[in-house]
Amino acid sequence: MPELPEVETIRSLLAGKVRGKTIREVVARPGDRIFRDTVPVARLKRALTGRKIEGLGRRGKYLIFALDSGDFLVIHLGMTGVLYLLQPGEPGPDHTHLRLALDNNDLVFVDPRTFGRVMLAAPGKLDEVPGLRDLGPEPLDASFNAEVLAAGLRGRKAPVKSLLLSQKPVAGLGNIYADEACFRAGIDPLRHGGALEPAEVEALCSSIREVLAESIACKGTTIRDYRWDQGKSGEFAARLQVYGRAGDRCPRCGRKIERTVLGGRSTHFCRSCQR
DNA sequence: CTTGTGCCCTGACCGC
DNA sequence: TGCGGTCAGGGCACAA
Repeated sequence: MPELPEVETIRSLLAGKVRGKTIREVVARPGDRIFRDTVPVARLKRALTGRKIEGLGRRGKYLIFALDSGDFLVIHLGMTGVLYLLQPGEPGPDHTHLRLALDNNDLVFVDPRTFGRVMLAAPGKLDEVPGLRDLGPEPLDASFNAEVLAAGLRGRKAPVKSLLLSQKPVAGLGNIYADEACFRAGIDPLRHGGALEPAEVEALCSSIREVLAESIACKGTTIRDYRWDQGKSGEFAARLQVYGRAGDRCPRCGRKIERTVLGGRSTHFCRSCQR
C-alpha cells in the first residue's frame, strides 16, 4: 500500500504523538510472520518494554523508531500495513500484529497480508537491517541529483521502471510514483535504464522529486484503503496522470493511456508522450 | 553481478 | 448467494 509519501505522512502524523512516550507493554504473538527472519518476540519484548521513544524517522519506505536504549525499532508496512493509535483497551481490528501500550494510548500495527516486517537494530547496526543496507539515496535529500541517479542507472539493461522499483538507484518509489515519474519525465518505462541520455536522467530526477513532494503535500494517495489518520484520505489520487487510468485520455496529448505488465506489476503510460 | 519469475498472503470486485 | 478468476501503494529467494 504505502510508498514514500504515504510512509512520510504517517511518520509526520505519529512523530509528535509518540516522541517522549514510554513503551509500557508489548503485545505480540510468537512466531508471527511479521517477525520472520528478524527478531524473536521474547527478545523484542525485552528490548522495548520500559524504553522511551526519542524520535520517529524514515528511510525510503522504512519507519525507524529511535529508543533511549540506542536500539531502533524498524517497521516496513509492506503492501497493506497501517500504523495508528488506539485508546487504551480499545480492541484492535483483525490482523493486529503488534500493540505497544504507551503512556496515553496504544500504537498498533495492522497488516492483513503480512507482507510487512517488524525488525530490531542494535545501536550503530541500522545498516544490518534487511533492506536498509542496500537502499539507494533518499530522493528528497539535497544530495540526490541527476549525477547520482545517472550513476545508479549506468550500464544497466533492465527497464528503467524496474530499476526504480528496486530501491537502488533511488529509494522510496513504488508502483504508483514510478509510473507517474516516468510520465512526467516523458520516458517510456520499458527503456533500458543505462540508455537514458543525460537530459532524460535530469528530467527523471526532477520528476521524481516533484511528484513525491507534491504527494506529501497532499498527504499521499488513497485509492483503496490507505488512510493517514483514521478515515482521512490522501488527496493525491485526483492528481494521478497515468496510474490506474488505462483507457482514459492522456492529459498532455489526448491519446489513450495504455496498461502493460512489467515484472508482474501493472504499468501505465502514454505511448506518444513517453519515449 | 544482473535480470526475470514466482511466490508470500488476505480481501475486494466482477462475471457467471 | 456462491464460486472462481483477477487484481492489489512490496520485496525476497531463486534460477539462468
